[in-house]
Amino acid sequence: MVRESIRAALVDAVRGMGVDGDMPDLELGRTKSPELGDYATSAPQKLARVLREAPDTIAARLVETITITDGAVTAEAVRGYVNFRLRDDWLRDLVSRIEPGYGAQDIGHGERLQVEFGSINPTGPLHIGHGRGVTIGDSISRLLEFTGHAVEREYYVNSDNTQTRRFGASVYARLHGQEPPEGGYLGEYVAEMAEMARRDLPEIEKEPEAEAEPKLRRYAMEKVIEQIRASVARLGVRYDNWFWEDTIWQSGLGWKAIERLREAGYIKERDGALWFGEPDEDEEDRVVIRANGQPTYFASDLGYLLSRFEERGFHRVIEVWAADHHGYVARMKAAAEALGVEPERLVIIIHQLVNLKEGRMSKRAGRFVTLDELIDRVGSDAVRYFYLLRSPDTTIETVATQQHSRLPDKADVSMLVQPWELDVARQLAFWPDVVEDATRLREPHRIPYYVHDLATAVHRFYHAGNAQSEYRVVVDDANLTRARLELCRAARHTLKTALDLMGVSAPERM
RNA sequence: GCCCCGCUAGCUCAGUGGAUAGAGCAUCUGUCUUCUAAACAGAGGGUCUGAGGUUCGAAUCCUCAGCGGGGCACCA
Repeated sequence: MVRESIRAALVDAVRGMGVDGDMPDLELGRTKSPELGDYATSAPQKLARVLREAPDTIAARLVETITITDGAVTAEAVRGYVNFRLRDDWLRDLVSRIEPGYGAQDIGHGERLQVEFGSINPTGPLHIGHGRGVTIGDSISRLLEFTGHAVEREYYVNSDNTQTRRFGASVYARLHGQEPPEGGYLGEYVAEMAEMARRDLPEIEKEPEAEAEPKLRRYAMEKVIEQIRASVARLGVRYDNWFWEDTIWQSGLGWKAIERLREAGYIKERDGALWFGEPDEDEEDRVVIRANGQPTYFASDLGYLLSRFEERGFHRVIEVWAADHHGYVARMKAAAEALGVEPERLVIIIHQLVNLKEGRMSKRAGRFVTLDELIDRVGSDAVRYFYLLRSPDTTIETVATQQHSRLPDKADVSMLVQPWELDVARQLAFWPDVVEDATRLREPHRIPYYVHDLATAVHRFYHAGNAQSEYRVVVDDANLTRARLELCRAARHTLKTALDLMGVSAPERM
């Protein structure tokens, strides 16, 4: 990758100037504006103190000595910077080398990791806030797969807690035409659940609440999970595994985790309950087993950590949470560490909430816009783009999709000399950088921004023929036409790859 | 009260301590007899919330303040 070879050459050149031990962090980034070239480093300014020389002098010396192995760039000293410009013939060569999947790179070396996202309580349909986490989790998964990781996508089904019990009780109440209990669920879908249960579970109405409620709860949760599975499928999201919370207790992992923590001194008994916390510190303790003997969700999470890091042996687990859970991050990290899992192996990504203008959504109060309604209204591609951009911008989506469908298919040599043609190639050269940065920083929003840049360059190239017909893609000169088609081909592959990573489709025809 | 996240153009948001802070939308001006208008070319629009500090250099790092969102349960 170009950026890497420039960086390596830069480090060599700096070493050659006698800087060895305390080498400052040599920053290598994109230039502010195209006149300055493509990549730039402020290394001369950083080295000024160490070398006791003026930045301009250092820049000039660096340009003298630096050697880029594959000759991709030329170097120039400008006002304390060294600027690198991608050479035109290197860009032309790149265009002919681009194949489907261009930009893939091995960052993960096959690392086995799990991405857990979504994992919404199975007590109602997904709303537009959930869609964001699902989309981000899915796109991060796609990015990680693209960069050499072995990814498993998991949905953790919180099946066994106060919320789901209230949900079950609400369905029971509806079945018998009663008001939902205190803190119960009010949405219309609860009535639909009750109707379906009446049909699918014979005799359920005659059973006493103590027997009927658990059955109804399970039945309703499974129905909800079916709906969730269908909703996320519309966004092109699939899970490899749906992990039910209650299996943690059936398999004994929950108690195994608690036992291990008890031996290490992290479990204390107080007020009839079991608490987790630092051995000699009571302040931050959290309940694991309630005084009534029921485990909390936190206890399940302890067993869930063992399930993933030990039983299933994931090297790393990435979880995507909405901001309203961020207070739980520290506790989960502490729990992982206490169980003997290095905290770095548990990566938690927090995304901000999606709020309605009318105020916060509430599943319990039935005040929300469902994800399905949103998809119905604008379509899956726009929804995904919307989330990944963090702002609605359907025009860009339309631009990207449509442009791709229009690009021709044939390919051949290179006679690409116009600046707008080389600018397309230039954007293509940056693509591997974007993939790397998005992966390492876990910032999928970099992909749609890149798509926009590439689409803009392609548009400019495509529309150059608007003003002067000799700049059209298809011209009398067959060789030139083929060269321009080659550029289209490279752009199409790259655009397709980028859109795939976002989970946005790029139809061959509009 | 304590803790997290944010505050950048009218709006929604990009912006790994480096050069003149960017994009989309909105506004305004041009461009459809052509493989090309769901588009392109261009214009206007900024006290990067405020005040200090660190630095050769700060939208970016530190401190304080303000505003907004979220969190501090034997809820998840």
